[in-house]
Amino acid sequence: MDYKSTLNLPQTAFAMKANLPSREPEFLKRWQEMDLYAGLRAQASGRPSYILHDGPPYANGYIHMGTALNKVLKDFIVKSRQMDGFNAVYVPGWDCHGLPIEHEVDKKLGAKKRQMSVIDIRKACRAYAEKFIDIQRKDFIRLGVLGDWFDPYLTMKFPYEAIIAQEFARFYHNGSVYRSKKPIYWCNSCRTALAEAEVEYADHKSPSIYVAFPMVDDLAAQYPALKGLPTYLVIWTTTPWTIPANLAVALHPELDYVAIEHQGKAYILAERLAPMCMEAFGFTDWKKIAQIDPRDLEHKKARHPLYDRQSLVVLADYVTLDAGTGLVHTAPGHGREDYETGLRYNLEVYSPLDDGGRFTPEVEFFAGQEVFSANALVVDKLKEAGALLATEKISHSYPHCWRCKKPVIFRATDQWFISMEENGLRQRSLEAIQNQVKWVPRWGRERIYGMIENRPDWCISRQRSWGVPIIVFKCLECGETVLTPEMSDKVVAAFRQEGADAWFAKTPGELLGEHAACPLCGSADLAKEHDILDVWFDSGTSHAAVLEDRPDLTWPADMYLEGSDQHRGWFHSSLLCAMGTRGKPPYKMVLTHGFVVDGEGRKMSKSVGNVIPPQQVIDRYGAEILRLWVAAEDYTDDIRISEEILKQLAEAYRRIRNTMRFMLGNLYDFDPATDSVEPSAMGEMDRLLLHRLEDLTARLKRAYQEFAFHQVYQGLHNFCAIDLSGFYLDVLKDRLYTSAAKSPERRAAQTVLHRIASSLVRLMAPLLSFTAEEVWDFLPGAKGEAASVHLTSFPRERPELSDPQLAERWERLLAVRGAVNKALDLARKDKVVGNSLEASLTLAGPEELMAFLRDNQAALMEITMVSQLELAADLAAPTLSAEEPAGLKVGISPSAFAKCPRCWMRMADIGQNPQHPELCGRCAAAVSQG
RNA sequence: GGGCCUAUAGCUCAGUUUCGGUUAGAGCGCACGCCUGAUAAGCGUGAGGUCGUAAGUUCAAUUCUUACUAGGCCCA
Repeated sequence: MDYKSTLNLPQTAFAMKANLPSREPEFLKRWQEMDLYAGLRAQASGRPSYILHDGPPYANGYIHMGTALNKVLKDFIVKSRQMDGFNAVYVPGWDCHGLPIEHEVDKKLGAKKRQMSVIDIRKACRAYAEKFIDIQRKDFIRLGVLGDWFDPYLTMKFPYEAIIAQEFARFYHNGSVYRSKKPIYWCNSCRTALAEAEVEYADHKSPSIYVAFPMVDDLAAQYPALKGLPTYLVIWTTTPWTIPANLAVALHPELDYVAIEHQGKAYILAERLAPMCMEAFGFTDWKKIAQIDPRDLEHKKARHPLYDRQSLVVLADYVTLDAGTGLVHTAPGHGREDYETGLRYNLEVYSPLDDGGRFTPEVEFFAGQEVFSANALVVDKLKEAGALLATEKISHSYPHCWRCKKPVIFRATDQWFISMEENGLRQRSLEAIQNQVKWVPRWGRERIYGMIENRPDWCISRQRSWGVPIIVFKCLECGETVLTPEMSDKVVAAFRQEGADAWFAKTPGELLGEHAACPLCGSADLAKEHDILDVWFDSGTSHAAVLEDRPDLTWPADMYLEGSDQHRGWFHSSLLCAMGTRGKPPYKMVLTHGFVVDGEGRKMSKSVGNVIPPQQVIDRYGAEILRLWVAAEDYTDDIRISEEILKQLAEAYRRIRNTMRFMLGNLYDFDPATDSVEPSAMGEMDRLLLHRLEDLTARLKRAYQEFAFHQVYQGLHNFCAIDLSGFYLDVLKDRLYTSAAKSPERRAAQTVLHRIASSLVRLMAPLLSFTAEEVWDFLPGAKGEAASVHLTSFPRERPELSDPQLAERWERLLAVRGAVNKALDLARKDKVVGNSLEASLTLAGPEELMAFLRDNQAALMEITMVSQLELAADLAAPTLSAEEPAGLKVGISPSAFAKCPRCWMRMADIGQNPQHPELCGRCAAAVSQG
């Protein structure tokens, strides 16, 4: 007779093969149709909120692994906080303004752009941003990230633009905003400012010159060797035209300098470069007459070689010995570093050029000359003045305009700044970093602290079209910059209605109405400022435009979570924006993740060819595997991804999935409402598993609270692989399959399985969102509780199910099981037995151990899965003498009995039931019960 | 060049972080074997580590210090 049909074998439609790439979209569709996000909000209304404020990705281009990582991580946090009892509202956003988009639109429009109005250009930019928002939104949704996707925040929405302007006005009105000159890239032929990204480097020939600056201050007091000698500082530059704007000479504070005497004059330059320079100058009979400490020269004065004015000696650590003289000609109006140095020494940002790059009339000798053609004139003039020591031509990499390809210059123009000192912005920000924000990992604090501590004032103006304008007016009558609170309110109101386009479409009179008059002189002749705001100001004010503006959110946010580069970016700008206007940081906690790198830890780049796009992972493995990757990796460091890692995760996924499947398969005839068994009526092994589940639940919930998702993953996977698959489920098969279907012992097992499955499915839901939902569909009783697993909570702790004493005792039993397994393996190798049910097991050992084994004989029998178990006084020739538990001897021999065709155990009592002559007593009884 | 950070088995992670102290753990993968009633599944056993390199402190360092190497982010 075929007894297989009398067994309770697992039955389930839960597929072994996940087919994630094709199944996932079905779940996405379901979640959208049931409006899961709205369901979550409704369900959690009234709960304490947890606000993870989304940092807006830039609405340009397609998502990459880094953006995917960031969004999935956020999804883990939002879902786990929600399931832990909070109302975790998640409003995604996009950063929409700015140069990269305008640049792309520029390229598309080409020459057409010149004929277009600012309004039309802005329209094209808006359309461009919209297109990529749609693309990225689809990709983010595909990852299983849950959020308010169809009401996101966009920095280009009218109300948002209005708030940007309003936040600027707040800074303006509290006196933080000022106007000053700063050097920027400038194209003389396009007559326009260029951003860093619009500059291309190409080879360029420049004259290089050595120039002597006579010292005004006498150094003889410190350096007697110089007494009576005219002394010169020797500089080297490749931009002679900037000499007229020279205001300083910079030395490195740590380098060695010398004074060289040649024909009755002394020249100061870096010791290491001196011989080379002497050769360049054609000096032969020179000698070193003094060692110069650069610190002695600081604040001393030299004279400009052409004009009757001073040039200050300063110290700067960017001075190098790569080329030149070790002394750097410094023109604060014509170089980034020169500018910074100028600020430190209070020098004027002098840049006497017009928009065409020609010297202004005030510049003696060169007025009206374009700078590049002025190079030769400057050289001649220096020669004439006797200041030129040498000249040559060099070819080097030099910035060029991306559009006209002509070389560009650094030129100081008027810019708008937010002061770091006015209102104590720097100090208060530093204080907030130290005391009011939790930084995870901890080093985030040092990092942003160092940046805020050292950063210059924030240059917030850009000479561009696609952004929010700096809403100030200039009175054409008295020349003053004007913006009263009434005026800014008017403008902000206009922006709310029609967006920042209003600034470009309307006249000052139309914008300001009754307030359209200069508050100083009363003139109505006002002009609008042309510059727009730095985009970092846009996203930096999201705390006001999103957190403060949306009633479902809170200010400050509980968390900001971005890559570590955002210490310089969004964390930074957001902090300054909030501190400057609210006096408090916009976040309670800042969590940082590393960057995605390849399997060798190298950054991904197209040229290296090691880029793995998220779409490829989704197509090949499914978004679930990508999510599992995010979960498995310790994101505080760099995060590696490779084919090997993905394969491993796919394996781990299968293990978790199959373990869930096995449990579901054994619950096909179980109704938790009516079939459950009380723990008190269960056997020890069942209670052990409940204990371990309790322990796991507590550990995973704690890991979620600490955002340690890799610990959740490891815990989940190890529980499935070790506790369940490798132990409990394997042992349980005999009971589940062969016991009578409704027997208390089988129901007890099912109760435990149900509880485990029901707990695991919730604990995995934030990470394995698709699979958890699929399991939920098959878990008995689940649908009655909630339509989606994401609408449930993490399992509540049940301390009464914890039983540490039991667990400790079972440690010992499991050690015996380990020893038995080793012995069984030895016996298998010797072809004594095949599987464990063919074996008869004999155990011997010290009396204390034997007493313990006697007390637990039934459990031992069950967990070793052998057909017979005998406890003997001693074993003459044990198969194995175990190290653990010490003194245990294990004997394995083939069972002497026949195999029961139903349960496959070798049993002595086969054939005792006349109804079932082939069966063992246990099976005969089970079959009789039906 | 500067600031911040990382470096434990082939892979992903524990541990040592507040006190330095017995044979440094887990899972996966791999090898070998078993099972065929979780079956494009399941079980068992085993082999894998100079704890990036080199010095130093110490009775003792993977754990503390320094330098170096490799890599990452941000600046210059």
